This record gives sequence, C-alpha cells and structure tokens, in this order.
Amino acid sequence: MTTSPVRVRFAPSPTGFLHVGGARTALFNWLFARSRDGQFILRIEDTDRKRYHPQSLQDILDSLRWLGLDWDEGPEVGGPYGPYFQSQRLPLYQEWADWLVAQGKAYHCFCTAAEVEAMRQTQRDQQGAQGYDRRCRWLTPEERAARQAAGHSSVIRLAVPLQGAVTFHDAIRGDITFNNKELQDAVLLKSDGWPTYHLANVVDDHFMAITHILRGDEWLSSVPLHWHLYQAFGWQPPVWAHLPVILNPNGQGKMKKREIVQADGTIVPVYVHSYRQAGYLPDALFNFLCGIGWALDGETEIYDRETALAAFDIAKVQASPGAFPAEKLEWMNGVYIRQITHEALRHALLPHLSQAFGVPVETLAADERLRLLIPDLHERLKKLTDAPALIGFLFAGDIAIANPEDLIPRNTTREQARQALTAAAGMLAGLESWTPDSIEGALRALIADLNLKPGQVFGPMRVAITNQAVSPPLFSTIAAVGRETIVARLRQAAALLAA
RNA sequence: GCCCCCAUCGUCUAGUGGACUAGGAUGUCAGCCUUUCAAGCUGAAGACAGGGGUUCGAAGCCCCUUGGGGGCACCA
Repeated sequence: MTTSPVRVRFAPSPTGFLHVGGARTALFNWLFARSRDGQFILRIEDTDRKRYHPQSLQDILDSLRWLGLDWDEGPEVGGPYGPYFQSQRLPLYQEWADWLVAQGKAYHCFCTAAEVEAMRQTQRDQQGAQGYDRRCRWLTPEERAARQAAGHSSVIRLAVPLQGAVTFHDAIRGDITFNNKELQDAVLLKSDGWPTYHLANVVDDHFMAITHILRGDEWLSSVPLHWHLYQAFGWQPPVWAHLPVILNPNGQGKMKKREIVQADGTIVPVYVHSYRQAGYLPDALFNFLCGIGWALDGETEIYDRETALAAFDIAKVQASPGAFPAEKLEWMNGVYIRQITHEALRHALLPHLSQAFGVPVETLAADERLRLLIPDLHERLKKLTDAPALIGFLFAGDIAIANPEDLIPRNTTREQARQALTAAAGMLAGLESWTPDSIEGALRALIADLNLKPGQVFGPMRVAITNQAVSPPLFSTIAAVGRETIVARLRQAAALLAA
C-alpha cells in the first residue's frame, strides 16, 4: 500500500530524562522502521524554553544508544532533512504560520495569557464549554491593525472549522471521528515567536517526509487539530498509529514521571538510566519493552532483536492501556544474566562491585577469589546490583558477628555448633587438596564423625565465614576465600560460642 | 463537566465467529532437588466486566450499562 519508503521519527522533548514509556515509543518506531527497511529519525522538540533541562538531551541520546536504538538521521549523525533541533528551525515555523494568516486560515490573537486564563476559569465555574472564545477571530481588519500599531503582542491561532467533523484512520484503532465544534483555535505560534508543538510537529513531519507517526495514546485527541493543519497547508497527512499508554504497576493512572513507590515499599524506577545503573542488561530491557503492547507469538517470551524485527507488525499492537509489569522485568533480566558467559558477567560486575566496596576496578579484575565465585553467583542474580550483598564477605577485612546466636541453627545446641566449627577449622587447616570437591568430601566425612546433620555444620560455618544468612554455596566459597582466612574465621566464631 | 480511546487470569499477553473444558509468561502456593539462597523440574489455584441483541454457533460483531485510561495550556 505504501509506496514511498517508510520514515518514522521519535521526537522527545529535552525536558527530562528518557522515560521507559518514551523508550517504548522509540523502540516501536525503531522496530517499525527497521522491519520495513525504512528510516528512523530522531528529532529534538526543544521549543519549550521554560522547561528545558540541559542534561536531558545527553541522557536521551545515551539511553537510546544503550538500548541499541540507533537513528539514521538526527543529533550527532546529521542527515539531509536537518537541522534536527526545532530550536534551529524557527524561521520555517514563522514563515508557515504567516502563510496561514495570509491565507485566512489562521489569525493573530491579541489576548494576553491572563485574559485567556480568566476566560477559562469563568467557563469552568459555569461548567460550560472550554477554552478560548475566539474573540480575536472576529476582529475587523481595522481593529487588528490598530492593535498591531499599538504594539500589542500577539499569538497566531488556527481558525478551525466551526461545523462538521473529521474522521481519520489510526493504524491500531481504526477510524476515529471528532466533531469540529469540540476543537480549539489552538495557538500555533507563541508571542515570543516560537512555535507550539502542534505547528512545529506538523511542519517538521511534512518537510522531513515522515510517513508514519507512532506515538503515545495521549496524542490521540490532538489529531483532528493536526489534520486540519495538514488541510490548511494542503499537505498529505501521514499515517497515524497511537500506542497504548503505559500505566503505573498497580494499573492506576498513566505511569508517573518520577520513580514509583509501591504499596509494599518497593521502588520502581522510570528512567532508562536508572535501569542501566541498577544493573539491568540492555537486551533484557529491550525484550521486556517489546512485550508491553505487543507480543511475538503469544508463547515465546525471550527473543532477540532479529526475531522481533522479523515478526513486528504495527497492526498487532494492543489498543488497550497496560500496567508496567515490573516483576516480569526482574525475572527477564535474570534470564538474560544467565545467558551471558561467566567472563562477561565478571566484567559487567566489576564497576558495580567497585562502587559498592570502594575497591578499584583493576584490583577486582585481578581478584582470583571473585573469578572462582562467579559461576555460583551467576544464577543467583536478577540484576547486577544484587551481587554485592552476596559476596560482601570477600571485602570485609574483619568479620564481626553481631549476635552469636546466629551461629546456632535450629535443633542444634550451642556446644554442637562450637564443636562443629572447631572441628572444621582443625580439619581444614590440615587438608591437603584445596578444591571445592575435596573440601566437600572432607566436610561430609567430618559430619559423619560428629554424628551431626549437614545443616548443623554448614549453617554455623556459613555464618562464621560470611556473616550472612544467605551466601553462595559453601564449598566453593571456602575454596575461593582461602585457607588462612577460613580457618581464622571459624576459630573466631568458635571462640565466640565458648565465651 | 465535555470529547475521545479502551475492556481476556493479580499483572503482561495469545485469541481476528466453530480446533476454547480460553493457551503462554510472570507473580502466588505446593512438591521434588538441596548446606542457605537461587536456579531447575513437577503440579495447583487463577480471566473472557454486566445486560441485551445478531447468528445454527460469540471471548471475537452491534447496542446499552459499568469500569478504566487519555485529552480539553502561549507544555510537549
């Protein structure tokens, strides 16, 4: 049906960091473009000078790249339809706004922001119609000229048709109709000469030859306005597809712009960089984001980019809003962590461990104990930042067991625990072969000698060695940590119980 | 208040009139494994919002109700 090459854009506003919702929009655009052999354009909509946030641009760029969403045209890569910052295209918007005025399709409005706000307030009080009452639309040429001569500042508003309706087609939702009487004479050009979203968006999409607009559902109600703009300009509108909004994890309301504290106290981050920092893998987040509003085949949950690309179909995107399934992301990230090699995991872990323990990355990279423990760590992580809590004992110089009772498992006496620790220390001090297997063999023999159960010996040892209730498996931990430290810690703990 | 969109297990979803006693995943619970925690394996509970139509036949089409969401800026 579409003969021209597909060109889509992701058009964030640099007013904040890249949100997972925005990332999902970018992802679907990217998927659509790449699966249709088209172009993915990144355009920065920086026309809001009040909310401009200087760090957000870099964050958006970094986050998109981290997710692997590369753009064909846009910031830092250029392209034939540039510039890709709206702040650098101001004359274009002014020119076309003036053109609309000259054509009688738009008009200067001299009302101040305060006047318009007052208007709105009155209407709200009376529960009547909403918005600007169009008083400047009916000004005579003389009145207009007089105000202009008096130096009154003005905005340019679109003169939308007062009657009739507009019906447009959405690639996900089908035909949608709005009555023109519900529409506003929206501001196109602000009094400072900068364009609003509506104008800039339509002008840019046209001159950048955008063929499809995939964006959030929250834009659906501004389509009729844009449609009339295309009409006024005499331009061919693109194909619209409105993606379902992502709701808060509890399903209530559009996903918040700042981190979400759930009822149980757990925190759900909303920025892509937060997930990056928290040790999520980009492939996992990519895969996960694909699954909000779209499904590969209804069966397969774990799939790579190529697979997604081969199957992606915009018409199969869900129309209904959906909650952000945070727990599923946890699980999925664990799956992706388990898929990488031990060595890859070790490297990925270094910065996180460095930060957690204040040890230089180079030192950690050379740490043989860490290397030995990676395989046992591997299947215990949902995210990279889970690692420090599991292996803190490697970097604690001295272990201080706060409560000696922690060394005593249930169904075990204090004396039994002390005996077990002492015996294990003595045995390990003289053990010839120092491997997980030999350690295990010797310890099991010891258990039989002492006539105790595994848990009665391993439990105290775990606490004595790691000062943690949860740790990687004992035998490899012992092997990794080294004889001297192990024996010392066991004896120290035994002494604690003797006291 | 007005307009628009939407409606399948708690959650993400499969389903495009008959293969639906509604499938997968996550989460939950139970069992196995087991030195803790994970991972893994096995099993269980768990949904077509309600009511009318249309049809031989409806989760899927139409209408109404209800519920949810979005929008109504010189923000995007």
